[in-house]
Amino acid sequence: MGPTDDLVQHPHHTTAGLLVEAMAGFGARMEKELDQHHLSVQWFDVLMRLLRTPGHRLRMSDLAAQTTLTASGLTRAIDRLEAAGLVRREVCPSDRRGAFAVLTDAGEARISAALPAHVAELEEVFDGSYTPAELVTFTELLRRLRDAVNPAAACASIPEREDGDRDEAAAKPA
Amino acid sequence: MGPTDDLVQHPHHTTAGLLVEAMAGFGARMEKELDQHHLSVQWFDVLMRLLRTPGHRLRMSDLAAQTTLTASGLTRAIDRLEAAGLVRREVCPSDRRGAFAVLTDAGEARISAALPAHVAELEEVFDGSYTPAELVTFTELLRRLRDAVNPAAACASIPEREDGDRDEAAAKPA
DNA sequence: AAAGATTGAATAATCAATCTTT
DNA sequence: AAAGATTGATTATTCAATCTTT
Repeated sequence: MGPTDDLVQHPHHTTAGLLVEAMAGFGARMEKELDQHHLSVQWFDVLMRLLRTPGHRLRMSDLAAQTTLTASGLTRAIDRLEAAGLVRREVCPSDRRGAFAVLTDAGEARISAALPAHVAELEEVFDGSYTPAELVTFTELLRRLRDAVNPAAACASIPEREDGDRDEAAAKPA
Repeated sequence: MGPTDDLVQHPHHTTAGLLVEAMAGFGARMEKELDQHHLSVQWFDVLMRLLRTPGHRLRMSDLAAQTTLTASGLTRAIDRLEAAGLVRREVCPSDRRGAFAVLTDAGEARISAALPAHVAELEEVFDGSYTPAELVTFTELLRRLRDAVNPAAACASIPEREDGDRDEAAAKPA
């Protein structure tokens, strides 16, 4: 026979389902908005992380760790961004195995052009849905969930500095 | 020059980033757990929706509307589920254009076997991160965000009754 | 040998076009 | 003609294997 009713009707399914729906709807909305500036959500994410980093550059492996992509997925994403002229690769001088992804002038121009409308969209969604206090609460609750399911990301936002050249805290908005 | 600092450092980027990270980590955790019962998150989602439906069947178009997949994406997902013997297709007798996806006995057995561990995982994540009151708050805040960014889903969860509370749990298991 | 990055092969998602039924 | 579903072509993602450098 089938499973017991308390398993099928468990209230946590509702929370999980809303998390998926909220994320899907949020992503779709951002995608639609960014499309007007000829950026995908993924491209915006990469360019934004580079923009926030001193020197406008990040190691491929760091970028992969910060995004939802694997190393090979990121390699191909940077391939496309490089082909579009928004990013260029540079060899890491201190460790020649490594490669930097560096924001080009065109890349900075593109992300800069998209940013005002993107922030306006974020304000419309978040400020339209929540009071300031609720938004603080929501952010805190999200952080706790993130820490529970993705401890690596939680650690990554408090990086230990190794080279004076790099500052991963600036690259990690959360 | 680059964009103004208040756009780059806007706190909403943090909330948006946490939403993405929380969702990614949550999905990865569910995927890892379900894998032990030979189910992907997507398969679990489809089978769960069929399990919760009277007759254990849904129209292809309804299933597509409830998931994040397009019509063609759902067709191919059902192809794979059918090849695995967990779902079968049936022609809709009243409208022969339509097709039902129907849960097979093997499909019900598979989802039933996976459900206890899946619910346990949900409890570990949610109850481990939140007090009962916080979980209620989090669910309510998620619902508001979902309604703001995905009004169609909000409507879809009120299938045929207009009274009473929306039955999210029935419509959106994972 | 191990780390960082890339490449080849396989899988899955989408859009646009097509087919059947209404 | 329009609705429901499927198919072909394209694009993107992953795993496993490879190459270079440490």
